[in-house]
Amino acid sequence: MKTSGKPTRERIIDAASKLFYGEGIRAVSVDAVAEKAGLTKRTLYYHFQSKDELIAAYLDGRDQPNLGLFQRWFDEAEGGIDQKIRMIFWQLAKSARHPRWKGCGYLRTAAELATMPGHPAIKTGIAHKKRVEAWLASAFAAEGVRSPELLARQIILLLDGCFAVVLLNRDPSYMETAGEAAATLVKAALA
Amino acid sequence: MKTSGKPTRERIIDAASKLFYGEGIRAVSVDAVAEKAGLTKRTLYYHFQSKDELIAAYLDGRDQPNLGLFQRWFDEAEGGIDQKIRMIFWQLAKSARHPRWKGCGYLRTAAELATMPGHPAIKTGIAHKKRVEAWLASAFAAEGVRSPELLARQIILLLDGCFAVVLLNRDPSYMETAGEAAATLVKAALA
DNA sequence: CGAAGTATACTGACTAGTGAGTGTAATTGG
DNA sequence: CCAATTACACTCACTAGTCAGTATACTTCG
Repeated sequence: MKTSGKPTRERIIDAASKLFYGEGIRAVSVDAVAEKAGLTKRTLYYHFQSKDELIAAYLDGRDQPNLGLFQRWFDEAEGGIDQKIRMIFWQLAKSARHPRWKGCGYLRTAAELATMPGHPAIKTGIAHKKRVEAWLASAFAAEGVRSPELLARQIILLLDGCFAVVLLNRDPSYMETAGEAAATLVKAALA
Repeated sequence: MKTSGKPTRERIIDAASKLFYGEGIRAVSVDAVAEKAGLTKRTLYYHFQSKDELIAAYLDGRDQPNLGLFQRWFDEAEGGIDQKIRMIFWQLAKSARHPRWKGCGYLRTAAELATMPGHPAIKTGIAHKKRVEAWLASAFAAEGVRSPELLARQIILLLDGCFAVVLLNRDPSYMETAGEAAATLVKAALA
């Protein structure tokens, strides 16, 4: 009962992605994912060895799109590097106002799997954040920032900070505050 | 079989606190909490109407101690206000190096209950963060910072940011980076 | 050609266990 | 007496993962 042209494995990941992000990893059963994907649980287990493997695949699939979004927001912004960074936070605030927004999938997964630091999904999350950080560092280096790696780490902290804070209090204006803070740090690093 | 002088309700909250913080809310069963508290599940349900109520009580019990810790670290630090703020992050880094450290209980709970923004435990979490923020704002106001509320929000973002980041990557040095960023922001707000 | 074999994709029914929360009768201790 | 507590059986829903098998298409070889 293949309802789309996509390969089954991808359809499973798509279904898992929507459910895991929308409701949380522990809250979603393998049965629910299978049903959403329009196939049997047994078929799901034909493509994935375990739920843990499926969780890792879900996060893996969000790596490139998420980074790409940041890069697009940055590239398309007008003004100096502080303005470009600020724009990322503005766009984030816009996303966070969407009713289906539920924070950062990587951070929420890390919170749910806090007792399993070696879990494949956690490793995927660490790798993703490292990629974002490395991209920021290279952008700062291109602008002649004195310690681009340090500044990139600081921006990552504000980025993940606003994800965490807004997930709790549901007030996306904190993202704009984070953007101000980020711009301040960028300017301080340039001075 | 009362093993300590503490009232039963408190013993339940203590047990819940250890388990919920250590393993996560969804991962811990009511049976497990009852066993840890040394009493029957039936007795637990005599004191709490539901697991949700117990979760809220757990977070409620951490509010004052957590804030108190921050205040002590701040008060006992030497130097200007930027140094005092930095000290909070240094102390946080020290805690994060403890093997039982598992991030911020409020943020992890918010992540686990992302689909229930009105949950009593979430409300407790929001109130806690607001208290910390208000305390920071009053400390900044006393130092003549121009917009103490804004700076307090920025520091909160770095605080929760390093909780989130370090929960994921288990590298407490990010807390020291956050402390540097915080000190930079404080100095910028004083200039 | 055509029969046998094989790889891939898929399925419904099932196991064995866990979850929150309840009902109830009996017990303890101030 | 009364509030707190226990023992424990029980409901009902859910959960990760498995068993044994089917359908289809492609290959192999006599």
